Amino acid sequence: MGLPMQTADALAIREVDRPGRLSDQLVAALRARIESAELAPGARLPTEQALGERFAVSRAVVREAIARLKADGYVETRQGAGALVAARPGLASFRIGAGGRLDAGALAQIFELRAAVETAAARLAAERRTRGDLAAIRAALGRMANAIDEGHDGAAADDAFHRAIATATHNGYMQRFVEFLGYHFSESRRPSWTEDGRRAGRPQAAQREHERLCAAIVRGDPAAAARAAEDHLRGSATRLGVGPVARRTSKGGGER
Amino acid sequence: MGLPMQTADALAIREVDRPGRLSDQLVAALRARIESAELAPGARLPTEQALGERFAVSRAVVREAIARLKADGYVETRQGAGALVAARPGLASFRIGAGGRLDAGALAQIFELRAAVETAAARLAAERRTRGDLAAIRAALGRMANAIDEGHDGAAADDAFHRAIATATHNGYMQRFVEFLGYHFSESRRPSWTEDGRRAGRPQAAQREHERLCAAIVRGDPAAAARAAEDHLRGSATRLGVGPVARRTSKGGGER
DNA sequence: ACCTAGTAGCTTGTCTGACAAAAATACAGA
DNA sequence: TCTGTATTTTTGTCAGACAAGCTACTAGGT
Repeated sequence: MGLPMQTADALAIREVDRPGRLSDQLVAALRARIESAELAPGARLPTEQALGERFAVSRAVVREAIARLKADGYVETRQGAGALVAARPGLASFRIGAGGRLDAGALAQIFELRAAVETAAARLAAERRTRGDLAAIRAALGRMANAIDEGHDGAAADDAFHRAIATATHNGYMQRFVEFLGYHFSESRRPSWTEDGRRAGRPQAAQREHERLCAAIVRGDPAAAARAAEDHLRGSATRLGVGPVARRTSKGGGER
Repeated sequence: MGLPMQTADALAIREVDRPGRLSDQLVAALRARIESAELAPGARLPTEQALGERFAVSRAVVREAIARLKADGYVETRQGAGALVAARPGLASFRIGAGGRLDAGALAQIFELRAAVETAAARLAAERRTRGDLAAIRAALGRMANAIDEGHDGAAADDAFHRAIATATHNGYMQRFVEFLGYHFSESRRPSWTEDGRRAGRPQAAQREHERLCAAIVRGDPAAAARAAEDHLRGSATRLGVGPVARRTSKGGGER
């Protein structure tokens, strides 16, 4: 009753009514209240029974919603004590595009993040690649060349190429993060391999960048690999039309 | 019965018995089976009832476990159809240190990832910082100087400094990722501010690097900011004893 | 023989009620 | 005022039931 959700009373039924699973909607409602600091860090959530009454759902639904908030680090629960908003809500996991589609601005931002990580990954790959790593990278490159020649979809090989480079860093976290970002881009990467994309020569342009990147890694040149990766990411962004990304300020053309 | 978990029968009760919440253990057990490809992508999980019987828990526990696996993108469920292992399990969210503590090797790897992102963040911050951003960065720097002078804990200010730089990129995803990584490092950062750490001059050394980074951002020099960030991250790693990180191969001293 | 429509069974989603375990609170006694 | 013990509150778990939606099989029509 005296808990910090007074405004929800009239809206509770409306808020949880139409689409999808009830627990999803409850998760969204509670997360919104936490992110807006209406439920501040350290505050106690209403009891499960109270939440169930307020949102007109059963305790099972409430528990499922809270379980997910717990998994994402928004709340912590202690048997007997209740559920508390975490000190730093939402920092237990990193996600992108929570549910909805990504607009162009978000895509450009994620591309910047991707550029940062993949550039570093290329550098590390050039330093640490083993013979097996090189074989995997070359195999993916070959599959893409094949796809271009025969005119079928090379998106999977494209993915594999970037993953193989990430694997060559021998850094499990970097590898997983590159995979993670690549996964969320897999849809955005489709247009390059459509009929339109081929006519525009997008796969061929990407392939030239891939070959340059591969060559730098093969000969163990970290700086060149990093430059090639950066150029490739910038080229990809341009081809996808997500705007200029991480444009370095001009350096008077002096760098190497 | 005929489902792909034959080996679990004898272990079920043992596997879920001692510590913590039952659903946590069930999550771990199922995730292990998915990650080991014992439950391959596209495969159907046993029904909730079957899982409950096998692991000797109620359906409520099974549902909570599956809800979390769903949230992390390991499985997908459809009412009436069952639960299927996702095509690319675990790629819906990025997490580090799943439950347990991080050993030195993992810490070094995460440091490499952090270096990659924060270096890029510093570069972008130098390009895009507003007056407000600079004020926030300087304020955090001042709080750290204060902490050093008066001998109390400056870990929070240290965090705030890195967060302020991330904010100055005006890239929400990069900001959130820097926060995410910083959060998981907050414990590892403690030793710098202990009595031992102060005697070893660690906060002072870090502060010199901070000042250099701040200066580069203030005067809008992206290349210098990136170098300063890289040096700082390398310095931090050395001070924390997590080993050499992202050591660039020598370039004959030629780069700029 | 092949295709279509309906039906029956199975599985997840939700609801209800109950008890156990742990924590917070109130209270009595020193 | 402090301490130790009941009482109450709250989460964790269990059990049974029904609704909603999917799958697969069957029966009927062509």
